Amino acid sequence: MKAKIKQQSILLFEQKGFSETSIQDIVDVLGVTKGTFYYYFPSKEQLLMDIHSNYIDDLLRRQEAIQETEMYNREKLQAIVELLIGDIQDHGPSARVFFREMRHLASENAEKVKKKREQFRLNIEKLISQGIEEGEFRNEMPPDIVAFAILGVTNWSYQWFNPNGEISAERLAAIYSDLILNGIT
Amino acid sequence: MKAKIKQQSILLFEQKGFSETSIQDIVDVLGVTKGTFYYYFPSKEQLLMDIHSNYIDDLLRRQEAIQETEMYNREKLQAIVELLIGDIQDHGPSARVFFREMRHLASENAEKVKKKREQFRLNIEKLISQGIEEGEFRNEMPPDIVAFAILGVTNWSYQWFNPNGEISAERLAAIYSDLILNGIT
Amino acid sequence: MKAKIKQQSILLFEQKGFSETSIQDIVDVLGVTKGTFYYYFPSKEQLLMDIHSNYIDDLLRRQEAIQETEMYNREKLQAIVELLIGDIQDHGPSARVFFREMRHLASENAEKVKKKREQFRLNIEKLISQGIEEGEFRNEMPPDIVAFAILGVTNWSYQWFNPNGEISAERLAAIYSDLILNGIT
Amino acid sequence: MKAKIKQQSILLFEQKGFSETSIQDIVDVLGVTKGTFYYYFPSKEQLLMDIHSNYIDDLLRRQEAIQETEMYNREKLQAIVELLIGDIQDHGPSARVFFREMRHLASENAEKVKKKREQFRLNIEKLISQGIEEGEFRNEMPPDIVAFAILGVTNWSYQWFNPNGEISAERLAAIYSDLILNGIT
DNA sequence: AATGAATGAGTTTTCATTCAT
DNA sequence: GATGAATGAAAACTCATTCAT
Repeated sequence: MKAKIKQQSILLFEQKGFSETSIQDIVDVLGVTKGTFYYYFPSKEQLLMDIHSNYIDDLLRRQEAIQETEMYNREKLQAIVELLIGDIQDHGPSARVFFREMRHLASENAEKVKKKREQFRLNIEKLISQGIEEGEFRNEMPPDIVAFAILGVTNWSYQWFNPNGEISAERLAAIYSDLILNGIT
Repeated sequence: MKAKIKQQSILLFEQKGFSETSIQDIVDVLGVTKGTFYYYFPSKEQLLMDIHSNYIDDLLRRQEAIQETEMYNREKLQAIVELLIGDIQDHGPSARVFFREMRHLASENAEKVKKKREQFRLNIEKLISQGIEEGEFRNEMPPDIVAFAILGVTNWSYQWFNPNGEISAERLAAIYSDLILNGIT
Repeated sequence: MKAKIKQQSILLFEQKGFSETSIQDIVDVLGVTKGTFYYYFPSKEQLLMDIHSNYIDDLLRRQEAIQETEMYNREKLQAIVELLIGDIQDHGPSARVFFREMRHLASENAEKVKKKREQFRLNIEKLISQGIEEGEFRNEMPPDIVAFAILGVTNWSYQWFNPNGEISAERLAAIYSDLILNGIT
Repeated sequence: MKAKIKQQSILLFEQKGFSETSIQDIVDVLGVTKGTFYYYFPSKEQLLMDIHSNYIDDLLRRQEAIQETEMYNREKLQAIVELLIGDIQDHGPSARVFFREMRHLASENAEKVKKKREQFRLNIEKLISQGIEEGEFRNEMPPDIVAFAILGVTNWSYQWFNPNGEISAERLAAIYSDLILNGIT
């Protein structure tokens, strides 16, 4: 039941937004009562925090798996772009909730999530720095800004990209990797 | 008064979000009463619509001014990137409200704004198509996807870029133009 | 309306207790809606604080008026007993709410009220000390304990005394004054 | 377990009040679940009734033991004052719950407790009447009112008296007995 | 003897909006 | 132009109680 609630909430939060989704909305879909919700979650915010934690922890884990492999930096970068774009297909709703609703976490929770989010970004930054050092990438590009650019390109995709549309996630990832690598090489 | 209300609302919506900002919050800052608000605006949503209209209309006007000049496509693209990044400095709060709170417009209003937003994007797309036709840009890049990439890079900046920080808006615009043009050339 | 709400609340709090009286109960009696309640009071607790403040401030004021007169200490004591017993008739409900529901004030408010309540007690204590010094009362009686005894006797009356019953408030006050003065003289 | 629940409940009811203490609060302290509570008690109110019954039955029993001895009425009165003040030390929490939370008993239970409580008071009244008849006490004092005064003085002590403080329960009982006996003799 | 899942009716509080003045 | 009183619908959350296991 706890899992069902989380899953339905993600869908509703994605469609209507966190503030606009009431506990009533959530439990109505599941055919249970508000009491049930509060049996499993101490508050609406804690549910959101659970969703956020799940999402970012999973993403970080997969990013670190990439970083630990033996590949060229440019290949790792490509893999991360694929990871992010591919996620639209697999965890689109979770991701959109993650990007949009972090503001509704209370300060302490927000802080925790923010740190992990920054960790993800810094990992990309490190990759670029290494690429520059090892001569793979142009050295006049500030690594932090390039990292923000990559996140901008990929994260913005969550707002428009339809993985069941004309062009596939793989193709989009390929185009973006090409664009970025061409841009920084 | 109407202008004052709009201006204060933008700041509050930016800080706390549309749903989390009450009419009471707005009028408190101005030292007036709720009645006053409803004398100037028929509803909270109409206020949001006004903010959105102002923002997107202004942006479109300035984009069209660029498009009408006699420049290379790559120069126009650069000018648009500058326009968007420069706006963080000049209209940051408006912009952030625009990106984040569009969801709170009722269907009819949302539609209008969405059309203009798409118009902005299609104008960029057109620019890229022309650049490809005229041999300025690589022809293996789908123009629509490149347009989304440009918007991603620039719009994402609203989330992290501090125009009073170490690096200036002009410098950031230059870096991003370089990155993009290098990527697609 | 604010006054009406306060007055009705006192009656309901007296009958059913603070926790057992809902805002709905209060506004139902007055034929208005919950919104109206919150137009006048920021919270249920603040209403209780208002009631408490009104009551204790008034009592302290009247006590101090007695203390400032030129009378024997024993006469002043008598006057205070009359004040307290007479209050059952005039402000019985307020008084009962005051005695019973202080616990529901949040710490900060509770502190303020507690201080004033102690002031009232200390004023009685002072009176007794003076009476002992001036030879009016027995000196083997600890003034603080006597003060508690007086408050015990009078405050307990709020729990059983019916001013419209067989014996009048004046008569009860006279009996208690006699009892106490005889006890400490 | 039943005894443990009762005992913990008394402490919690004393600290936070009956309404403010949830079944969850009680079982949390004991490390069991709500089901356990309902295995032993049919309702929250019945638990309160148990607490009340225990307390008042015990008190009545001990009062009657005093009444059956061969002593002067004034000595019996003294013994009852000692009984009540001494109880602050031994059963303070039970007593405070008894005084404060009787209101939460449903009508039928409330009636039963009220009767016993009145019995206790009437026993004191009878003692005073006998004392007057036998010439021990002044005859201008109405026995019922004197009984209320005694209860006022002693019961009020539950609100301020700390048996581990400077003055002992025995000493307080002695002072109060002196005060009362002097007052009515 | 005890648990864990679920309920349903209730609680305080919020807030966009209306409207007579 | 602006106010102040009032509304009504909904929000998040609480909790005594039930019951199958």
